[in-house]
Amino acid sequence: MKKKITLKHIARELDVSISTVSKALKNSDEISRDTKERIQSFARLYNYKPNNIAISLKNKRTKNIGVIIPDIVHHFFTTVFRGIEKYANGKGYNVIVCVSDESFDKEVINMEMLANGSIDGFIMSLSAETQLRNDFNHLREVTEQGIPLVLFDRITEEITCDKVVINDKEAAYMAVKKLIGTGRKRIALITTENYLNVSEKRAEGYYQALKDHQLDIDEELVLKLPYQYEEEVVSEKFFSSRQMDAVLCVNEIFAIRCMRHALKMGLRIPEDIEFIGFTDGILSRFSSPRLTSIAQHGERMGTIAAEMLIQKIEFADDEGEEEYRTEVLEATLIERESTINN
Amino acid sequence: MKKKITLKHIARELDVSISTVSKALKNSDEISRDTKERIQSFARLYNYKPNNIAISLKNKRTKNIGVIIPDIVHHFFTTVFRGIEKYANGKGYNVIVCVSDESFDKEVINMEMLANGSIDGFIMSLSAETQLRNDFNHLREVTEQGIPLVLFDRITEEITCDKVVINDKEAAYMAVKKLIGTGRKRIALITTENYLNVSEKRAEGYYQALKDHQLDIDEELVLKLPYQYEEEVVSEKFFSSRQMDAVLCVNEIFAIRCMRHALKMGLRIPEDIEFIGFTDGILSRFSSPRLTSIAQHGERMGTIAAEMLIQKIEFADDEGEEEYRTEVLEATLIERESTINN
DNA sequence: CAGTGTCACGAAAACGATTTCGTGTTAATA
DNA sequence: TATTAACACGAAATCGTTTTCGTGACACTG
Repeated sequence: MKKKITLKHIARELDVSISTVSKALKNSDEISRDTKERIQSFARLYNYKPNNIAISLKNKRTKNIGVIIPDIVHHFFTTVFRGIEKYANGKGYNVIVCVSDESFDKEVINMEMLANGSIDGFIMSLSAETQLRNDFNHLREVTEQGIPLVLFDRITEEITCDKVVINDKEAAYMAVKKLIGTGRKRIALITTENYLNVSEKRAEGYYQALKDHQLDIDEELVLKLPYQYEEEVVSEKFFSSRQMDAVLCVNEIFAIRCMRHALKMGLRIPEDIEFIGFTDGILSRFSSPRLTSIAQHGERMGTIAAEMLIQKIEFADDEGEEEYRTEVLEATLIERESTINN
Repeated sequence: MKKKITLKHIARELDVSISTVSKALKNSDEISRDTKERIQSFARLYNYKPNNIAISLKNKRTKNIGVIIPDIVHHFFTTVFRGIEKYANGKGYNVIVCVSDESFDKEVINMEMLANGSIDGFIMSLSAETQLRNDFNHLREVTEQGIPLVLFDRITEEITCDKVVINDKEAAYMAVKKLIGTGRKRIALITTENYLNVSEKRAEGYYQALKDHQLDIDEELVLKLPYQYEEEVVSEKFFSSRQMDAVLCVNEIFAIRCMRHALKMGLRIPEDIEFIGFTDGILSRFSSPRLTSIAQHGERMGTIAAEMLIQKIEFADDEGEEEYRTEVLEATLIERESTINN
């Protein structure tokens, strides 16, 4: 077992001081050519690599960033994560991921664990429970300590920090408008409970679009399902007991499930009924019919979040009044077989 | 901005030594009741939390584990990751994820970055390129340094370490056997190129099952697609130019795509043709028809990998001959609508 | 009163690196 | 010859902990 070698070992072995070794390895011109070569070749021979932890302690910089997301087995978060990881890695940062599992407590615990020196900054999306409780003290504590924080997708107005979102309201508006454009009059909305701010925004867009186009708002056409609702009975019942000619869903799973109900009832998609879902994930691409959906550009979002964070980490203007941005990405509608396109 | 407080601050403030503070906070009975209370309440007031990095340096233990996977936007890896994260978190470990992106170089770079003190052990699944090149020196270096390593799914025989896999060969065998059981005689295999050891094992199971049941092996019925092949032309052509009555695919995407081809050709699933895919992901559950698939129990796999790793980390019997296990999980067949079940 | 023991705390080393400041040696200059 | 400057290196502090080993003060014992 070849244990890692340290500066001290090299120093002892070559009979010089630790400082000399350190300087020699950094090619300092304080050290003579001879000595540098001796030390460098010795170091190369024994494959010396500086210990990250020691460097972190010295520099008070870990080159780690903490990512806290509600769920990793969720295509959207996964793509965001990929964006973060790629960008961060390119900049020499490692990424520590913690999954809050939609739980407030886990979110808090994870943040505290990481905030004690393990990371240089956070990127996170709030857990459902946190949004429900409206308690953001853990975020506040972190920012007050001067640890940079970037929120994405599931954000809150209560905390001032950098944020990245998509234009959820406008995207929903645009989707509904498209449906109206093909003559649809009874458009349903299938969403989650309201405490998720993204769902709320999307609902706003939905209502706004109906209003702007003089369509009646029928609350009977709005179904709220618990987040990650597994059973199909409720949606099936909702579906078969209402008259509708189009459906907007806040995620693709709801949409796929409803399309199945529609097909079962003998409806033709998109002739009799059209579908649009949020989150352009794999399901949308591989369902039959393929689902028209609203791309949230997760990877892009992750890249931007990481960019903003690293910017803050590396150029913290200490006392200069911090400036925080909220970057709004434009969602795009990907037209597939579940709608009538032109 | 409230900066983090350290032992030194507390010591100065309360006019005691750093050692006293440290001991008091650990409730050492070397320190008088009075002093302990003074120190503890002061620490609580200022929300003192020990600095992880300093502790890591001291203990030579980071409580971080490194996970290197080829791709995070891939349902199987994501579920494994979740298993790892959950278990590790429960044991007080954080998880640093690096994505190799199927690239040998990235895998090496990431390992080296993490191996210099950032983590206590690795869990990884080899990149396609690494398997293709058959170069495992980076793994060897790490294990030689005494850093515990657990490989899962995409493993290699070249390295002795703990491993977790599923019984790929047997699972494929079982799937083919099931298809034969419903009278199928021309069973196709859609797989990736051979260097992925899992694909190879699955192919072995396929051939074995055919042989054991006296069915002809027709190489025309075996299609090898590049990993993550995006285009559909090849599979469509393969599909329409061969006579087959069942298909086994090494992943669900291939399966879903082929089911679409079949439906397009007017075939009925499962009456005219049956489908089974590996990887029981979301696609299998939500496709129409729902895909019968082989569950790889990713989360379980992750849990076990993490368990094995942490075991090794915490109970390294220094000089005692290390023992390495290979845990084989049993894949299970999830019967859905794409096959005829009884 | 000398010797012993307990109590409560501090000094210092250690983890592995970086960096500032000295300092002894040599050569160049006045 | 005395002064200075450049050179090449080392000592020590520092980052924030933990832990071992002293040690001064006091009480108790014979």
